[in-house]
Amino acid sequence: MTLMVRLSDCTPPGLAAFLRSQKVTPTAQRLNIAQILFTQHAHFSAEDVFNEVNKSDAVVSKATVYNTLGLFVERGLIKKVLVDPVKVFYDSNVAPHHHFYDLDSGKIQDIEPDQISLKEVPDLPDGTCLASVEVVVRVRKQ
Amino acid sequence: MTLMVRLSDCTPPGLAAFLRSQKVTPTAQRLNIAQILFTQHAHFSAEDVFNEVNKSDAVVSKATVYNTLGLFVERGLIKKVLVDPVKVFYDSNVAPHHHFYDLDSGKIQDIEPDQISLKEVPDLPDGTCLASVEVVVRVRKQ
DNA sequence: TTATAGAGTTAGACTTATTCTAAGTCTAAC
DNA sequence: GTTAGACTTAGAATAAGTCTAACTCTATAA
Ligand SMILES: [Mn+2]
Ligand SMILES: [Mn+2]
Ligand SMILES: [Zn+2]
Ligand SMILES: [Zn+2]
Repeated sequence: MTLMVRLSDCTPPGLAAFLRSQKVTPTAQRLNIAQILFTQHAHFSAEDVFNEVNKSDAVVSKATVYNTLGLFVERGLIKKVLVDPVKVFYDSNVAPHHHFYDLDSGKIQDIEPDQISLKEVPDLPDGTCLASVEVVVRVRKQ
Repeated sequence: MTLMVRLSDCTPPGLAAFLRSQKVTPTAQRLNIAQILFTQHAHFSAEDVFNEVNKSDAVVSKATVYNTLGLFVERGLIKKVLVDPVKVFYDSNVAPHHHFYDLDSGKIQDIEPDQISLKEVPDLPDGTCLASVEVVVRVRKQ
């Protein structure tokens, strides 16, 4: 799923098939949002997605942006990234990896998992199973 | 700084001296908040602190809770912990360490830094310096 | 001591990310 | 084609956190 089409182009046929394969009905709104998310690897706030999707002729409501982002997270198509205290980012790279977070600019950057070797995960609390291991490397100017 | 006094007891003399040593004027409100934060290691939301501090006779406003938590973070006396998408937690353990976050219960647990050996930090983005490296191990029931 | 400048506190208004509601629209199965 | 239920929507609601402007306290100087 790396299509690299422009928003102005017509919907790539693969995208609807992809959503269907994930048991997601490919509505016009979801296709617009999916196109933004799945044709580039980046970290988007809900507002970013809302602005991007409404830049072209398409109009998608705020509620649908949140609904769709929530659905895609549920289906494992994107991941939430919690690095900023005021908003969630959504990551279209669902492979395990880590992040730099620039405290000054608010910019997020991927760290490939082989760049930070976690020797071992500690014993999990009783009655729990692992969901994810994520490293945030916070950096500052200078 | 591990005093383990109860809120109902009178202010431990060491606490005011401690705040003064950190260039923080020890007002009544700050002492009440400090007592909650510094006499136990735990992870508190602003609301937790507000509720705790107002359980006893003391009354501290929401604004002062936020002001004081912000001041203490600035002075390095506590740390923000970002694991939950809807609120910030404050950690009175400022030594480098990591966290378990239970997605079902919302509970945070410390992981000692020697329990997760990060072999190396990757090359930082140009023009930046390291602020912190934090690992969140998310777990689920079962 | 007392006066005073400025630091700290406060109620409540405000902001803003996110969720909810309830009414309308679309999709897909029959 | 009908229809049930899935989807979308505007706008109201929620909730964490910030701001404002008036009041109170602290600490220093006289
Ligand atoms: Mn917040
Ligand atoms: Mn939020
Ligand atoms: Zn990423
Ligand atoms: Zn901790």
